[in-house]
Amino acid sequence: MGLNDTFSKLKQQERETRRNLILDAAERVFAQTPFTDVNMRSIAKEAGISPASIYTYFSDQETLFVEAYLRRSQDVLKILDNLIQSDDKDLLESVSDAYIEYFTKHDVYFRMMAHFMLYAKLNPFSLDKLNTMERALLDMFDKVFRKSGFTGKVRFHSHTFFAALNGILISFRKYPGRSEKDVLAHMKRLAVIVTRSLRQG
Amino acid sequence: MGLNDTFSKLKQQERETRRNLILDAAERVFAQTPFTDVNMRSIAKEAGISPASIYTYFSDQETLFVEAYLRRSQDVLKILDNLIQSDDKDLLESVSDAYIEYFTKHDVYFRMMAHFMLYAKLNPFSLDKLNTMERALLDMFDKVFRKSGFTGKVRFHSHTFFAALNGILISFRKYPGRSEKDVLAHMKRLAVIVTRSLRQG
DNA sequence: TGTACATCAGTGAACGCGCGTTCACTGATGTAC
DNA sequence: TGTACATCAGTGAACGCGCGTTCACTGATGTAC
Repeated sequence: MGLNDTFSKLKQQERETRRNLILDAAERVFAQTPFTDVNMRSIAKEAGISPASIYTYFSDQETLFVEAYLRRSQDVLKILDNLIQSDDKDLLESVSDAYIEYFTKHDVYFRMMAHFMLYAKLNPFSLDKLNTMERALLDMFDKVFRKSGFTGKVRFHSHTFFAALNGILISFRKYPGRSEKDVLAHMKRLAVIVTRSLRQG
Repeated sequence: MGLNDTFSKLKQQERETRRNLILDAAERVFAQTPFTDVNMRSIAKEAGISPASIYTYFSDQETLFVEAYLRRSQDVLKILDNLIQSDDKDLLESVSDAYIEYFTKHDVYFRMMAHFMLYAKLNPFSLDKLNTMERALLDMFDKVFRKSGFTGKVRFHSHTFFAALNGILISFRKYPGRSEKDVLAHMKRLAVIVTRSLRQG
């Protein structure tokens, strides 16, 4: 039984490794292709396996997409955590800058997030994972506000902040007739208006 | 030639009427069906014509969708204009309430707007129309801010306001495990935080 | 008033394509004796 | 060491469906003479 345990553990690990290889491939495809054009065949091709094989590791497309999104979204949490650990003199603004910058650079992930928010007919399991992730992000924002001297019901501010940043991204990501650089600058400026306003509120 | 003119004018009008009948049908379908499930067949069925006929009046699906969206979005402009005309003592908050309420009640139109913002591979003609509409809305917001005593570069505030409201809608429309009423109240509360903050900024 | 012709909205059926997913099968690896 | 059997990841090809759009055709209405 000790042996069996070890074997099954190894097998479990291998399985995990292969899942991750597929997620890696998905990530690479996401980076090159508009979200709506990503499909199982292209991910399989990128991973060097047949489309059918994906289904050994993921029950369906939705699960695969959600996991790919969740895995990557840990990055945002890490970036924010680092900012919180540092002794930034304008933490709130740095956080908003970082958020805007991250999702501008990784546009697909913003689109995935927005997609889940808009079209979510997700199965309960995926939905739960996404909500957990969202809560983790809001917890981070809570910490940011606390560290910035806010007291009391910080959560409302986190919600507002989160919503405003998402809104800025969705509304102005594709500003007609402006360079990527200008758009980024504009969005950061709008985010600053929000953060300044909140700070005074 | 006088006669020809009259005839062709009449024909033009008839054509316009039929276009509108199709848009009416589309609107009814949009009201009952999740945006992603709406298709040309269902709109045709609702209008009582064959799918092929739609193409006599609209070059393609995208054009039809954009026009349906734009026609309806005049409502928002009207609502805002009425508010501006009235002597509301807290205009800014009334406007934000009305915006949130409208797009909660007409969820499909919010999803369409978000869809165009996210996935827009639109033809230049449609894109231009959408941008014009967005500018009209921002102009309204400008008026609101001016009437609320703001001076100077009001446009930045309009952008921020617009983005924040959209962000609140996209982020919290489907708040897990809350009633529609509670969600609406929550979103309005968040919108208030934004407006208050802006007012002080 | 009648006839031949033109115009054009409207249609049913089909085209064509993309894509998620399944299925019957293969082949390598491990297990039992 | 060898043989028969079990397991299971992996596969190519096909299934099935949805959907935007097109096509060849119809039938009503208008026009010319």
